[in-house]
Amino acid sequence: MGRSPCCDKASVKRGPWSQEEDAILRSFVERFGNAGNWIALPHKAGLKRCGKSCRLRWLNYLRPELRHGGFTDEEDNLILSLYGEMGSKWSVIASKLPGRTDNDVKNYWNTKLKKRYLSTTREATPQPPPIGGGGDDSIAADDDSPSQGVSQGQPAPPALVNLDTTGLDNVEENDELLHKSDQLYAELMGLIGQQSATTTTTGEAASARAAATTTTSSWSWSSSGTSPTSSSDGSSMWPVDVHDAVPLSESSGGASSSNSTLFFDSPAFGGSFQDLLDSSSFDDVMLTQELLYY
DNA sequence: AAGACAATCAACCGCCAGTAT
DNA sequence: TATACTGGCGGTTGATTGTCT
Repeated sequence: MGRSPCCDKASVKRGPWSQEEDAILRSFVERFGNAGNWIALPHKAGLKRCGKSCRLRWLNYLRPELRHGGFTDEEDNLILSLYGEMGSKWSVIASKLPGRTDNDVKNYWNTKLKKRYLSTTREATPQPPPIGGGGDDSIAADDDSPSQGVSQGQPAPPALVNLDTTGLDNVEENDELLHKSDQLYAELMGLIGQQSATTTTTGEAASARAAATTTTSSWSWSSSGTSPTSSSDGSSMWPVDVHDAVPLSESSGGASSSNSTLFFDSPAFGGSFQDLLDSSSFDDVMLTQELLYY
């Protein structure tokens, strides 16, 4: 009977995300997209979270293009106008607002705009008092459906302007991380140089590594000649079979025939992202993720 | 200063549609 | 064609924070 749950609720962590979890998820998704599917992602990334929770966290909070902070008057007007046209189609409305999520818009509506919307609609189309209402002005009791009167009572929204992202709160933090990533990449090149002197690698793999370029917030993948494609949810999808990159504990334990699993299976870097976090500083994790890149 | 209340927003829930098998 | 699985969505909850008394 009923629908089976998407994950075992007894074994997954719930509630607010920690910075460490965010770091793991952000790094993983920036590298691999959703690695095949969101349900499997937490296991591959070493997160004790439901896949749907990971997806939501990424979409609503971690995506780099997101804008946090107050809504502008232009955005207010656009939301009001669109709600009047289509009702609570939050994903559609959010798609018209760069950097905003449906959850953001929905929350903003419920906490701020709903009152303004209702007062506007009442001005445009006076409502009879509620039966036995006694003057209760509860929002929750109000009709939440869009009113045709709004389009008439609400002025046409001005053109959406000045929505650039230069004012993002986390720009400095991002820049710092990007800089750190570049530094780590330089270190990595040195390590690979040392490693290549002591380990056997194919000429092709070595040249691919040498040709690989560092990436930070955006994808660049020169070694394979392909680039990730953008999915509808804004995450990048890995062009190769990285979703086969399973933690060592899940693999057969032997040498992998796939480059994408090579470093998961490596004795030096085996295990999940969480394992790495448990045993390393965050800088080390970032460095290791660069290794996963090749 | 402390408790009550309101506001905010991240996160969860459950349903639905599309896709794969 | 039927079934299972996954992503996406809207509604709702609950913890936290802010404001008022």
